[in-house]
Amino acid sequence: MSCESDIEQALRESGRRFTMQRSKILTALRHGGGHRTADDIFERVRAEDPHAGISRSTVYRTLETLMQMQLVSELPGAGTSTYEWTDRDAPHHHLVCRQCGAATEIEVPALTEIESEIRARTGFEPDIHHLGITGLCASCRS
Amino acid sequence: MSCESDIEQALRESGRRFTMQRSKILTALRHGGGHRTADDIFERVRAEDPHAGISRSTVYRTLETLMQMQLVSELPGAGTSTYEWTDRDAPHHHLVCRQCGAATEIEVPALTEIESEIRARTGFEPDIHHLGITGLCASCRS
DNA sequence: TTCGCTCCTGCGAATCTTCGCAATAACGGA
DNA sequence: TCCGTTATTGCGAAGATTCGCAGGAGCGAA
Repeated sequence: MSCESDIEQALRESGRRFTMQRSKILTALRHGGGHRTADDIFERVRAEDPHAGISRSTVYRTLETLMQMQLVSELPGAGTSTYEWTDRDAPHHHLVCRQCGAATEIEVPALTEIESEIRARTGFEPDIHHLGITGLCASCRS
Repeated sequence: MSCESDIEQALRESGRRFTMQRSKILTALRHGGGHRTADDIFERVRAEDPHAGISRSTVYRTLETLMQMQLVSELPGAGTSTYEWTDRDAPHHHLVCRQCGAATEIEVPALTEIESEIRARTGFEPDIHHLGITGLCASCRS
C-alpha cells in the first residue's frame, strides 16, 4: 500500500471513487510527513494549485473516509485533531501527556495479543495499530 | 472516591477550588449515569436550578479539569464527545465501531501488564483505565 | 472576621467540525 | 463513446469546543 495506484484500487474495490481532491489530499498527507491538522492539509493543497477548488468540508470528509479504510489515523488534541498516514509496516502508538500535551511515539508489540483476545471474546475486530494513550509524561511527573 | 466530600478534598489538595458550579456538574455527571454530552450536562444543571448561573464554557472547563484529575473520561464520538464518571473499581474500555458508531464496554485485564511495561520502558505513566478502541463490530463485519 | 492572592466564571468571539442540499463528475455498462 | 446511476463536492449554515478578558468568589493567613 505504498504507491498511489494501490490506493486508487482500494478505493474502487470498496465502491468509492478516486477523485482529484482525494488524490491531492492523499499526497499532502503522505509527503507532508508526521502529524498534520485538517487546516494544514487544506492550505497545503490550495497552495500547490490555487486554481484547484477544494473545500474544508471535503478535507474532513476525505479524512473520515481514509480513516474508515484504515489508511489514516487521527490523534485528537486540545482544540485541534491531527492526522497521520498509517504505515502498516511500522505500527506505533502515541503517548499523550494530559498535563503538557506532548505526544511521543512508542511501539508496543504486546498489544497484538490483546487484539486477538478481544476478537476471540467479542467478535469485534479492533484496530490496535494506532492507539492514543493518555497519561503523565516523565517530566511532568516530577 | 465515592462521596462528594472526597472530591472536594481532592480538588483542594491539588490547589484547585471547590465551587458551586463544579459541585453541580459533578452531581449531574455522577447521578445521570452512563455517557453524557457536555450539552446534556449543561441542560441538566440548568433544569435543576434555573437561577443558578452556569455557562457552557464552565462545563467544558470543568470536564477538562476532572479529566486531568482522572475522575472523568472522555469518549470522542462523531460530532460530539461524551463524558463518563470514572469508576476506579470497575475499569473498562470501549469498543467503538468505525462503521456504525456503536460503542460497547469491555474489560481487558491484560492491559494492566502493558501499563507497567510502558512505565518501565519510558517513564511515562499511562492511564490505561479507559481506552477508546476503534474497529469493526461483529454485525458490521458481515 | 477581614484581606489578599489567585483561581474560576460568564460572556462573547473565534475556531474547529459537521451537516443538508443542489450541482458535478466518476465509473460501469450498452 | 455515450448514458445513467450514484458517490462526491462546494457552499453556507449550524453545531461543538476553545479562548481571552474583566469581574467575582474560594480559601489560607493574619
